[in-house]
Amino acid sequence: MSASSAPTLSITSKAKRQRAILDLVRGGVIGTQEELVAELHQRHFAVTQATVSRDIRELGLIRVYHGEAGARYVLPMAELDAELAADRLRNAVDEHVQSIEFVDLLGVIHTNPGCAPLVAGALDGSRFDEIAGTIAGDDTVLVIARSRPAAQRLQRRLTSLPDASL
Amino acid sequence: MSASSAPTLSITSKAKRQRAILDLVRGGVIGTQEELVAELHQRHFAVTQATVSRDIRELGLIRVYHGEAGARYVLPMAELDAELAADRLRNAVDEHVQSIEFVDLLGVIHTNPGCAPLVAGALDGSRFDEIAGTIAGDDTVLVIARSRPAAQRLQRRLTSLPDASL
DNA sequence: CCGTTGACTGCATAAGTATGCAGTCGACCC
DNA sequence: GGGTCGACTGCATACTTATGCAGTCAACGG
Repeated sequence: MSASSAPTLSITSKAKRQRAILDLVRGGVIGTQEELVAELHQRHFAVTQATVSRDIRELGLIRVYHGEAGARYVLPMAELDAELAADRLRNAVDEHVQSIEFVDLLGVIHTNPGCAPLVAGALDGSRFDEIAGTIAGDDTVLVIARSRPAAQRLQRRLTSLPDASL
Repeated sequence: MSASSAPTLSITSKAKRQRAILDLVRGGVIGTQEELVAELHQRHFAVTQATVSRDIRELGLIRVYHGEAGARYVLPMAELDAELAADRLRNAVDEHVQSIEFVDLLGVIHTNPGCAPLVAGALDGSRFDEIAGTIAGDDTVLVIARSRPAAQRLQRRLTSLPDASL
């Protein structure tokens, strides 16, 4: 009886709605859940504040004070952080890496002279589960993977970075 | 008439209270403002939820959901980030920097061989207002300051880092 | 000394968010 | 078909946070 528009179309309604919420929040203009409800209605999602509250919790969104403007919902630090770190890594690999080669658990990355610490820093910052640690010389970074499968995943991930992730 | 313990002692009461709040929040066990009020009472700060609300806004604290545990207040990303960056910079300067010299707007930092990119990265990460940009060679980082006063501040800040900031 | 000002706070309450409960719906099983 | 289960949602309301207003106090100037 609450049914007015969602019922038959609602197969993946929740996922779509949450994607819409993320988009709206990225826009940086959402200050309250009621505002979000209003925006969602404009986009033909029939929801109430209660549902939005649950979505926001599931998405891990947080509310921060942005100076004069009052409260705004934003993406969680973890996500922003990850995006930044990924950018940095992509850049570093793009600009300074000559080659990547894996020998068992060890990855050997050749860089331009003097750039190894930079690349290693970018790797560290990306906090790959697969990586136990890195050591940077002058133009070589040694990456120690946690296991063979990890090493393989890592190799795939690193060598496909420049194209795939942008 | 609200006066019970704070009045005469309250000269810098606000600052102390806010420091206490930061400490408590760092502990990671504060879920609501009322909890914070209770903890503060234990530490002999006589405050109400209203004041704590204002403090929290001033301190830029945010509330996040931490899985099962429900909501928790945490330090803002900016602060955590700044702490991390400062650590990194201190480390980098400590470990790899030979000398720092300023010539007008230009800072010339000599590092151990190959470490210049690392140091430059740490500087970039610290987002000093004074710095327009950095260029890293192999064992030298060039820092371009935004103005003469900026250059002076920067010099003071960098040369006093190892001792002062820890 | 007295009035003015600005910082700080509590009280009461408005504003905003979370949640117990019940209803709907599709999937699955008997 | 009817029963059960789990995911999802709205409603009403509890819970939590923000804020308008007024009071207190220290600092300052006349």
